[in-house]
Amino acid sequence: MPTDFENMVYDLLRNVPEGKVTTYKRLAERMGTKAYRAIGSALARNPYAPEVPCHRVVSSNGKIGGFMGKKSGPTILKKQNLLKDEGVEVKDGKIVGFKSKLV
DNA sequence: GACGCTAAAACCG
DNA sequence: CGGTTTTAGCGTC
Repeated sequence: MPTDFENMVYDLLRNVPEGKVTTYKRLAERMGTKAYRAIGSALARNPYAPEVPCHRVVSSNGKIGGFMGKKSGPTILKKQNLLKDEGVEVKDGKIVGFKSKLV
């Protein structure tokens, strides 16, 4: 159920170049709001699976966000591999060189 | 109405 | 100094 709020988040995500990552707070501040918590919820529902790289969104400390770090499902692991292929290495659920890739 | 999700600050040893 | 934990608020279903 994409809402206006979610639509904004997805649009900003598509603006993130491959090989780079962003944070929930960054997206919130960028869209003019500070609901980074709601963004986490919105990305968790990500209806635009491949078009919206929710895997490029991580927490503010470079650690993987709620989309794939704790459960480590098989689908999630695949996304991590995809990130590495783009140039974003994820080790132990953390982004390697995160601040260097932060947009 | 309830739930989930993140960020920030403060505290301790 | 570092690491960890708790609190608070936002939006969605």
